[in-house]
Amino acid sequence: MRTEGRAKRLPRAVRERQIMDAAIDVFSRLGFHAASMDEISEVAGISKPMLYAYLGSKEELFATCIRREATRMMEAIANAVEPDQDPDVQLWSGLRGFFGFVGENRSSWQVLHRQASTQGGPFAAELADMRGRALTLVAALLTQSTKAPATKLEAESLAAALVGAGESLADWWLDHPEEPAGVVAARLMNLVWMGFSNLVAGNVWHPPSRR
Amino acid sequence: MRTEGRAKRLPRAVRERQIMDAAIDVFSRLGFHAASMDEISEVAGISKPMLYAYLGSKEELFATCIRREATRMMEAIANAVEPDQDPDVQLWSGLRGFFGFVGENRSSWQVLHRQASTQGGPFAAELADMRGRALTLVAALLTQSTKAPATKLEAESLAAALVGAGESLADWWLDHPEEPAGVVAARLMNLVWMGFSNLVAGNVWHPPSRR
DNA sequence: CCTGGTACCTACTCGCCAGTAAGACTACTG
DNA sequence: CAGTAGTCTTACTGGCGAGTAGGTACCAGG
Repeated sequence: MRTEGRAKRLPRAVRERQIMDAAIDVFSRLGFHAASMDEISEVAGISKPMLYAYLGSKEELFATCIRREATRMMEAIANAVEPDQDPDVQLWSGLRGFFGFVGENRSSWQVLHRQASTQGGPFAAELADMRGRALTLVAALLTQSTKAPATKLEAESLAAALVGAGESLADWWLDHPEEPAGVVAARLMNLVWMGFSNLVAGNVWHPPSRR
Repeated sequence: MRTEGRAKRLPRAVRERQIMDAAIDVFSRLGFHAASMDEISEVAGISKPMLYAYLGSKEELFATCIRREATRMMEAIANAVEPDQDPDVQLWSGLRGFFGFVGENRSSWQVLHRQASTQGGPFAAELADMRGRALTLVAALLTQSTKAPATKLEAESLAAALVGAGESLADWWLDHPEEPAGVVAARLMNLVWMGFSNLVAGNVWHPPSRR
């Protein structure tokens, strides 16, 4: 909380990282609008003009944070997933990667999920794009694993449901950190994959005949 | 958008409704912080002091909106659900009620889902509480339909996943309004219920043995 | 026609916050 | 040690937006 005067001289790259870490912390706690550049600079242990000198405007800073964290997360997932495997295995490894990342980067997840999607800036586009890629990927996995290809809309919507379930489960997990990542991931995998394969097999649930 | 001077005299109750409709519209588009009382009053077709005279501060106004819409939504679901039926039928009717409401109240859904959860005010509590009730309800349905009661945590997390899937699917639906509510609801029902009952039956998915 | 009450307004204050001007300190380089 | 490039600061401006002071039109009932 820097009460004393001048900060130690550090090379630009290091400062930039510190600033972005601080920014993600503050953004995740307060959201974009409520977060002030003053507070970010304070948490970063630096004065405001440095912020502007290095990272540009508030919007630019936010966008940069989003981009960095989104990239990190996508990489984490991409590293975890095992291509050239059966769809279910791919999905499973992807889920593990996702929950692993979230578990170790709570703040990042907060910013990515709650804050970014809310704002109408250029970041929203960026973020929606990433989520879109995840969606199409999952949708592809789904269609890939069914011979009778249901409509594109159907696959898309199921993918949306799955991704949403993952997000929500991640949020829930934030409040129950005692559960290990693997267990949570397995739970979702079971719920959704069993349901899906069952669906593909033609076992449709239907409401009991109206009385 | 009211360019002329004075608005027609109307009884307080009517004005209050107009104001809240306007507020929900603006909040849903911009979010709590970015929305200004000036804009809300403009959309409502009255001047700012009326706002304060009738609905109090910005936070109070927001909380009131949240409460009203949350109540409407819970009622819509409660009316739709058929108690004293099998768990699956209950879930199904609940889903129909939910998607029906969202389909006819896009803005309300936006505010409830995206905006309210983000802010740290007293409304967040209110909202989280409502979501919590939905969660426990679903969790109860789930445990109710299984003989071998898995851990409480397991039911909770599955409920979280289900609710999240519903929310996300609702968002997806906003972009694909051509699909009828019933179809979307059925899709989710299938995905999640089949998966769940399968899970209960002991059919667990497990990763293929490590090579 | 006055008297009050209720709807409604214009025109402010005041604080917070994004963004900047102008310069001070440090360190390397010749 | 002088020059210059990069780090870092204090101390401002300017605008936006929440909330208010102090009215004006309008409609009762007496």
